[in-house]
Amino acid sequence: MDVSYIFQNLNNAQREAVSSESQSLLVLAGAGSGKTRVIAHRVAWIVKALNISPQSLLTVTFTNKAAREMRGRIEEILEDQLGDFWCGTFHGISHRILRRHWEEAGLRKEFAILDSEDQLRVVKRVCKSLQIDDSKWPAKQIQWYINKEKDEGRRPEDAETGDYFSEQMTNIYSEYQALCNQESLVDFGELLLRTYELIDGNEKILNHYRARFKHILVDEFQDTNEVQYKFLLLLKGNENNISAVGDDDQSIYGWRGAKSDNINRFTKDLKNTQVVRLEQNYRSTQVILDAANSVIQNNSGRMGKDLWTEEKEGEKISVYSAYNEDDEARYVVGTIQDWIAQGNNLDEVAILYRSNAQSRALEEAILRESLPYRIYGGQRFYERAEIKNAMAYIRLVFGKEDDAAFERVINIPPRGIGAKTLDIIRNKAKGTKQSLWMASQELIDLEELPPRAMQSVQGFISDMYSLSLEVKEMDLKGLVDFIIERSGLIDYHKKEAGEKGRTRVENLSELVSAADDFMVPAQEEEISELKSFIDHAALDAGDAQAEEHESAIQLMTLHSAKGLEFPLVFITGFEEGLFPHRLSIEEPGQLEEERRLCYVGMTRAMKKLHIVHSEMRNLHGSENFNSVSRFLKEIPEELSLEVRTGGSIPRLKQKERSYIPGDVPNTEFKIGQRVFHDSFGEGVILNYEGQGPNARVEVNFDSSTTKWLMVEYANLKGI
DNA sequence: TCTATGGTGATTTTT
DNA sequence: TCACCATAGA
Repeated sequence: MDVSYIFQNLNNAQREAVSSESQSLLVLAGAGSGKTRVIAHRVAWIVKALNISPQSLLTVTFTNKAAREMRGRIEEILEDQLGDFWCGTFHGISHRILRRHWEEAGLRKEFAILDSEDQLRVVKRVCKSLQIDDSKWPAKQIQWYINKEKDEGRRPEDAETGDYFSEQMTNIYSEYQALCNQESLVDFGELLLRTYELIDGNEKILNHYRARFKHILVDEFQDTNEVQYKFLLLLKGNENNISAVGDDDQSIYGWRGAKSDNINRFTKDLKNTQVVRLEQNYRSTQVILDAANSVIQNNSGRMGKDLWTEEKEGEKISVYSAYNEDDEARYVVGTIQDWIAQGNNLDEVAILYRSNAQSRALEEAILRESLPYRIYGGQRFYERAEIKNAMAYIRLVFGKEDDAAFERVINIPPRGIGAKTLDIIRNKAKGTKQSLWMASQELIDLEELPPRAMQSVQGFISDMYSLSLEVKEMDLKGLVDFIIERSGLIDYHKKEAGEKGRTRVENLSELVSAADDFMVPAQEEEISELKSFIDHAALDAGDAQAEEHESAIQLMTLHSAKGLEFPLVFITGFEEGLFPHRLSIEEPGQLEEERRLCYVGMTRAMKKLHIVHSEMRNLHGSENFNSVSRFLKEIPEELSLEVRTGGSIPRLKQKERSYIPGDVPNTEFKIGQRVFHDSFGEGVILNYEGQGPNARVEVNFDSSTTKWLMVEYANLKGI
């Protein structure tokens, strides 16, 4: 069969990777080197050239979105539907396996998935029952600890103990797990760990999947954690094939348990691994690549890669030193306006920042100019409170034993069932080892509640009961529609004041459309449509924002920019303490991760990159004077231009700067004058640019720091 | 049980 | 600064 069309438009390295017959393949794919393309084409090649059914392939991606896109791309190449082809996240795949083998995995058939908010609630519940002081032991921290242990593959009995802290943490972890087991609740980490333990401890199941998945392909391999790595190698065994694609330089999720060292480990564990490097970049100009390369070179222990391009040099990187965050935002917006004036589009522009708090000043400046924009991040669809409430009602209809759902909605909308009553129900449930639902019924039957609570709980129980009956014959859409109405959620939010209530009602009706559009994945026929929908909501929280059709500027954190590309990119807040973040400066490992984040950010830019930092920044209400980020010093000076309000000049080393004495036009200052600044103290004006209120002066303070300050803001006093 | 007020503390995010 | 939580009064 002629498979040459699969190789069309691939370069040599890509071709080598796509058609490798090595049992283990490692593709080190630099930013913009066509990584996803290689995986998609490799799947096509395996199917067509090796004549292997898509059924025998397992493709793992990092996000659900990536999985959907991957599937689409492969189908495009093959010009055919893939049918029974497993392509998903580690969590999605683990979930599918657990649903099939729930019994062997020690779960109930209807086990529920906890998302992180649900998990936090369970942790809080456990802490309460253990009477743990939550000011000393914050639930968030405990949750973080538990997840970290699970990511590492450790059960409570494997956890390190010795000091009081880990002793206590392990104790809570152990209680938490007992509760989850009892109620058959599975958190995200548990999905992975339990699946690994399942195939590790059950030869029959392991052999089944080994026999099925002849080829395993993994994207974003640098983001795998311990359990995921062990899962992959176990599933591969000695016979099967594995292709891992990743970039150690783009590992930015170490803080979440990802081990980029898995890349190194892979070549050691699988001795005959073929390594292919993709270094030709199809995205950025040479200037941008050179700058990014020279920044990342400061990291140690890299696998080593140098990006290059056939594209032209390109424009130099612009560096702007703003006076404060408003000036920073103004520069960004002004530059964007110039950009569109030249006939470019707004959706070609991304503004990146290290932390979400920085988006505000930028947002305000954009709003002032009434430009359309979109902020990535924030709450996603299935994470919104009203949606989670509706889902909890739906879960209760599916199974009355779902305590998490029960607790969530028993008093939403308010039914007069507060903490006291709930405590009674909880104690009853604990004492008799049954669900909150059963316990409530028993309390009513035995009349063990105060009269008023009695009535409220009875009302809730019978409402839910009749709701379940009425809904029996309905399809998914009808059911969701009926439940959001009958639960009282719609009325409850309608009564809420202002915009807030209205969007909540809108979101609820959006949920009805989501249910209408929902299609049960082909491989999950054995599960009911309703259960499948519930799981989908937990495993894929949906997009952060509804798709906007208007062309808009994109604002996002450096983390969420990974995998994307834009002709014009701004990296803002390029300051010590912010980027690298102050909490990451001390530890070398963390600092290197910040540097990789910088590398990721820079390599998003296709044509033009602007780096912006600010002399002064309002953070948490107080003024901060940050020096410029160390990463800027790692960019060769000849690759960048220092932008001033009047134009651009080459970035100069401090000592090369000179000044000509004279007045700063239309201000009270002149060069050489001594001035006083509230924060920096006394200094001498060395240089200026612009005039009048927009003038900026360079002041050499006696503390030996030199700053560019805007006359309008700096409140300098002549002395 | 519901609502107002004050203390606290504050990266990055997907599943 | 601001958002979130916990606790105190209505």
